[in-house]
Amino acid sequence: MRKDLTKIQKDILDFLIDQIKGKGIPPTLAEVANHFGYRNRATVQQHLGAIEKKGFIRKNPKLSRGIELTLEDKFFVPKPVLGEVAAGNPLTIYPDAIDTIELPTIARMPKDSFLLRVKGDSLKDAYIFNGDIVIVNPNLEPKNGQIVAAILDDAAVVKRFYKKKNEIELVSENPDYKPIIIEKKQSTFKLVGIVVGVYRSMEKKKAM
Amino acid sequence: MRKDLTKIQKDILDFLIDQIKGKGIPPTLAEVANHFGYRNRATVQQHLGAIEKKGFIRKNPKLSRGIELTLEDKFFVPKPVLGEVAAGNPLTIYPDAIDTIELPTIARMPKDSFLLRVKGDSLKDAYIFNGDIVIVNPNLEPKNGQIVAAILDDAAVVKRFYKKKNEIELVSENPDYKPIIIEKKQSTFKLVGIVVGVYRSMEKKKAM
DNA sequence: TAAATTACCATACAAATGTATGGTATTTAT
DNA sequence: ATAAATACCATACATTTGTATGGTAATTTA
Repeated sequence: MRKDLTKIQKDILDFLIDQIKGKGIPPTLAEVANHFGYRNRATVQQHLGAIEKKGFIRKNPKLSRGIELTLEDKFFVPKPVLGEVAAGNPLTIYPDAIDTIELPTIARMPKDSFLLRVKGDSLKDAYIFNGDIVIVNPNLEPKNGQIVAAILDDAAVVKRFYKKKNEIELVSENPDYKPIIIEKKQSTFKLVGIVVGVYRSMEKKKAM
Repeated sequence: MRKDLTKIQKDILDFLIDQIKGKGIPPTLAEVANHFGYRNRATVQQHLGAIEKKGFIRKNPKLSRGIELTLEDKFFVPKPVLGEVAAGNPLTIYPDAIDTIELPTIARMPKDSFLLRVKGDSLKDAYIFNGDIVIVNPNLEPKNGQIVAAILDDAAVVKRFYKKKNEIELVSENPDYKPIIIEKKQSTFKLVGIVVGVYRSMEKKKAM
């Protein structure tokens, strides 16, 4: 029952998704018109009508910004995974997104937060496993015992953080891995952020 | 610099958060007024002004539904946890939310999906542990091998789902627990939904 | 070839929306 | 005791917003 969208309709739908998922609130007709350079809202109005008729959105009549997405099979929102992070030994972090993972639409992602896929098993005693996605918030100050993501010699690690008098200790939960000790102000060390959550999709993706 | 909110201001802010995080779009002044029984928008207008002055929200002037949250430390959104679910043996499911968990603002939660807290360790080989929050989507058809939430005799379980010729088998990953076998059309069995994700907060909450 | 769809334009209008201003009564702070 | 903040009310107004209607031209479908 869901017919194909034209190129322009697809562009408009993409803009809607981008605004709704990214900015948080659906745009008004005027905002869409403005974005695409239309000189009046009626054009947008008609495109939205077409997109709605094809089943991709639902409009709440009379309601401002009342556009809803009906993409039930699009429950999951692609988010870029910025790199892979070693729970065991450091791994290279990639300059661009290495992958996108589909995250469940739970709420909105904290601004500036990002995702890293964990490789290795050094955090398995903290129930973080190979392939899990960690959500990293770069805007929080780490407290002792928290799990942090950090860059060490151009590689990234996920470990438990302990600040001592003259050094910082990064500890694996797994006793197979020795703690990494960083003397303060060591240039190769950069704290990336605090791991605020772990997410694991049940969908079996390609093996890692 | 962030002063305390009054009771009413707090209520209004809670409503804003609820709408923005839950429903997806910020309310208009009229909608807030309507929700609290105010007879005009000016009252809301003044409350929002006060809340903004105290630093909890930011208003985009002239923009409809232009309320933004500035709660940078409120990255996490309270979501009701509908019950506890046994990965091992069935546990009582609660009629109302037993708790709220703060979920990271990753995206929006799928409509009609809900959260259950897992108790027990029967799924530990699937890397789901005691205390984890599972995201359950009730709108999907289960496929063999998927992890589902189901109600059995007024209790809820989370298990792997296998449909056979004349029965349904609910299997624990943990060999300590025997598979539960349900004959088709058995009245005490009701499939609740499919576990589409697992979330675990890093924040140490009260022990369970 | 005729009909439908697509992709724009313009104008019009009622309702919704944010905002401003002024008023009253109560509570809280100085 | 006086001033400030709080918590409502009412009215007014310019914009914004969604919607309706009608028109033109190009493209696609029947």
